[in-house]
Formats: sequence, C-alpha cells, structure tokens
Amino acid sequence: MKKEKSTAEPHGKEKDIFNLNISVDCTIFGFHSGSLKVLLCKPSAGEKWMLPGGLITRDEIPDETARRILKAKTGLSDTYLKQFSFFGRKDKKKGEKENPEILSEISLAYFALIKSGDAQLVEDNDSEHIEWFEINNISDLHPEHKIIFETALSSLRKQIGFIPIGYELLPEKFTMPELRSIYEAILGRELDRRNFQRKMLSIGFIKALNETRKVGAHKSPNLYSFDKKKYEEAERLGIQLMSNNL
Amino acid sequence: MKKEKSTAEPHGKEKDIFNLNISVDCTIFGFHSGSLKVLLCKPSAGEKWMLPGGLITRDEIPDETARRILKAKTGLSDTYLKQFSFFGRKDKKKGEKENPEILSEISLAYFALIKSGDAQLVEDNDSEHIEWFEINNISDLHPEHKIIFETALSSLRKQIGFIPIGYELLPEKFTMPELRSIYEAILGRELDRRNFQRKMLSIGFIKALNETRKVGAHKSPNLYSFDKKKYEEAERLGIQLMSNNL
DNA sequence: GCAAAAGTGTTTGGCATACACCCATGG
DNA sequence: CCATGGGTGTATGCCAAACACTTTTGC
Repeated sequence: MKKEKSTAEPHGKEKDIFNLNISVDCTIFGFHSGSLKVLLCKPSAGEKWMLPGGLITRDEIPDETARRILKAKTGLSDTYLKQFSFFGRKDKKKGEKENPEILSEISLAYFALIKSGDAQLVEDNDSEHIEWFEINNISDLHPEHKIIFETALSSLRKQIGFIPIGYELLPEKFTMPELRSIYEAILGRELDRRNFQRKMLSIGFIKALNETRKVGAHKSPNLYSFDKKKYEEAERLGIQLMSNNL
Repeated sequence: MKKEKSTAEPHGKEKDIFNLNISVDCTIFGFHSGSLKVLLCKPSAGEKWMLPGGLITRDEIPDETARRILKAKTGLSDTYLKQFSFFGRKDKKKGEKENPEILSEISLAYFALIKSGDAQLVEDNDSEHIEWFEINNISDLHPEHKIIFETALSSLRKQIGFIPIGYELLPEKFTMPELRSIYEAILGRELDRRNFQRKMLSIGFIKALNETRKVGAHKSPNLYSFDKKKYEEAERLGIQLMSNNL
C-alpha cells in the first residue's frame, strides 16, 4: 500500500513519481467439445487476438474490474476468479526524439474458470469478434498477451491440486474421461485412465450417478457429479484436494 | 497491457477512468544468528513497522522499482527477487460526504532472499529505523503489511521445492543444521534431521567439504557448499528440486 | 465378431516416515 | 563420563505408476 511518506525514493525526484496506466487482463478458461478452451477477442479485423481486458475505473479495486470484464463478455457472475501475476512494460512514446517520454504500463493478470455452457458470449462495441480457442491451437494472439496466457496456464498447473477444476469447468453431470481430459490439457501430458479414476473417487468429492452417456462405439461411461457439501467442508479446512503429480 | 481501444468499459464513462497509485512492497528474507529473519523499517518513531517499499517512478517497470528499493535498503543487487501477488484496496476519502472520492491503491508485492551477511542496512531519510525481525516474533507491523508478509511466507512455502533456498540465503559455506532451520522456519514445523540430510544430499547440488565448524559441546557439523553448476543445469531444465513435503 | 474405450483389480518400486546406533565435543 | 547433537543405516507403510483382465457398445 502507499505509505504516508513514501520510502526509498531517489532524493529530489518527487516530480518523477506519477500514476501509471493499469489494465486488468483475464484468461478465461472453459471446457466444451472435448477440449479445454480459452476465450479471446479481436477488437477489429486486422488486429491480433487479445485476452479480454480493460482499464480500472475510479471506484473499483482490481477484483471488481476483473468481475466486470468477465460479466461483460460472458454474462456470468459467480465463477472461479483469481489473480495470478502482474506484468510491467516500457514504451517509448513516438514523435519525441529528444527526451523521449517513457511510458510504463501495468497489467494485472487474472484467470477464470467458467462453465462455458452457461456463457452468453457478447460482442460489444470494443470487440468485434469473441471466440473460444483450443488451448493448444491459438493463432495470432498478441505477443504480450501470449506471455500472460502462458503464465496463466503455468499458474493453473501449479495450483491444480488446490482447485476443484472439474466443479468449476464442467456442467453438473460429467463423465470421467471429460474430467481427465481437462487435467491432461492443463498438465500437457497423458494420464493413466485407471489411476486417475481411482484417485478422483478416493478424494470423496465426486459421486457416481446411476446413469451413463452414449458417446460412441464402446461402453458408455458413467456420469458423475460433485458433492458440493463435502468439497466446501474440505475447502474450509484448507486441505489440498490431491497431490500435484497425478 | 492497455489496449488501443479499452474493452468492456461502461459506455460513456470514459471520464471515470483514471490512474491509481501504485506501490511496490518488498518482503526481504535473510538468515543469521540461527533463524530466518525479515527486514522491516519504521518511517519515524510512533509509527508502525512497515515492509520496505515505494512508489513506481515514471521510467520504471515494477521489477526495477523492487530492485531499486532492495538496493537502497541493503546495498545488494544480485539477489533472488520475485513478484508473488498484488493487493488492491478501497478507501473513501474523508471530508467529502457528498459524492465522496473513492481512492483506490494497489500494492505490488515482491519477496527477496538475500545473504544477510552481505547486506549493509541503510537508514535513509524516509526510514528512521531499519531492522531484522525473527519471522515468528514480529511486533507492531502495519496491519496491511502483515497480510502481505504472511502471503509472502505462504507463497515461499508453496514454492519451496523450486527455489534453491539455501543458495540464496546462506553464505558459501554452511552446515546442514543451518540449512534445515531455514526449511523448518518456512514450513513452520520440525523436520527429521536424518531424513532431511539424506534428501538434500540426494539431489546432488550440495557437496560436502572436508571441514567442520565448532559450535558447541557436541560433534562439530560438517560444512557444505552449493554446486552452482549442477544447480544451474537443473534450473535450465526447469526441474523441481525436491518435493514440497519434506 | 471385432475394434474401441470404459470399469475393476493387482503388482511393483520409490519415497516419506520413524527410529536405532555410533561418533565427536565441551564441561 | 555424560549430556548434547551430528552422521549413518535400516525397517515400515503408503501411494504413484504400470499393467491385465473383463465389460459394453456400434458397426
């Protein structure tokens, strides 16, 4: 927080202290059509794809800005949302060769996990196109946002044992292969089908339903759902859901 | 990053977009006299203790601000330094009942690991006192900074397997009990002396020297040092040094 | 019947934990 | 010679990893 007397400033350079531009950028993850997706928007044709984002307004704290952006693009309010990093950048202002103004900008980075089936994508005035991209097949993303996205994925990977990923990303009823494919996408490697299932069920948050879903020329997988009560009880105690190495 | 066209802003409210105050606050860890310490400063008598921090100047990105603060307080440059979080806050400005100005402030939080033996503590104009505090015995720390400090410690705990803690905090030669006491302080619990030693040596970054240090009425502990080459090789490959549960 | 993928069970090895024993030092 | 704490070795148990076998479904 800002102090009454700011410390460690170079002496006599108070005039150099100023307010920077701050934006909030959201990496919004969703799951559908069998794979993990990220939501990107394109301000106008010709420009590169970008993460949904915006500037902080005067009456907001960063969390509120992130919620506002999420709501504006997807219509959703109650989703998993977490700050994971921030990024600084320096730019020389054009047109001033002598004593060029150096402009610093800061991006506060959030990631969100949403049930993409519930989302109503909104193409507002500022973003002509808005679209889901398979996370291993992203094209033409703004380079700085690419770094943010990759950091988001890496951050999600580190926290994978602490977040009820499936609960946040999947609809009420889901199959074990669906759940597994999310973990595989996040970790970037295949997981043993049988060990995965045993582990997931052993935690106790996931209960089997007496239903199956026909998906192809093979045995129909069972449907499962999260036991929200048990999960919340564990969350209250701050327990790690599972080890990070599945 | 700020976009050319800012997205997701409420229409017609451009005037509400403004720049916030941003400070960088550093949780600086050191080790000496047998225990893990954190560096705090007191702007003036009567005020509470605070984490070293300062505002970002116009030509800086946050990393540079953090380095500047670290250098100003300790004289050190090449240390482990990592952003771990940011904090937002809302304050209603006093004295304006009608249409009260809401002031948002943001603190970007870093933690540093330094060899405290190399540090030259500097009491500059802005901080009358600067002092090491044993991390379990911190008195009268500014409440908001207390939250930042605790988040720093918690963040360090989560990353304990990825950082060569001892290399950053200890002098060239150190004993195994010293190394262990750092891990115990960070994790907040005792570790088995024998298992700890075996694990540390098994990683291969720590080599035994043919020297001991006399420290008391018992067997003199061996001295060890880090094999920097092997560590850098592993870091390059992005390998986790050790599991998180020692 | 066959391919494909789901459900269930078993074996194995490595690592965390716990503890026993010996060694060196100062008082 | 005893208290203290460092160094080395060993037993145990759990869990992750690997894999075998059966079941179900569409073609």
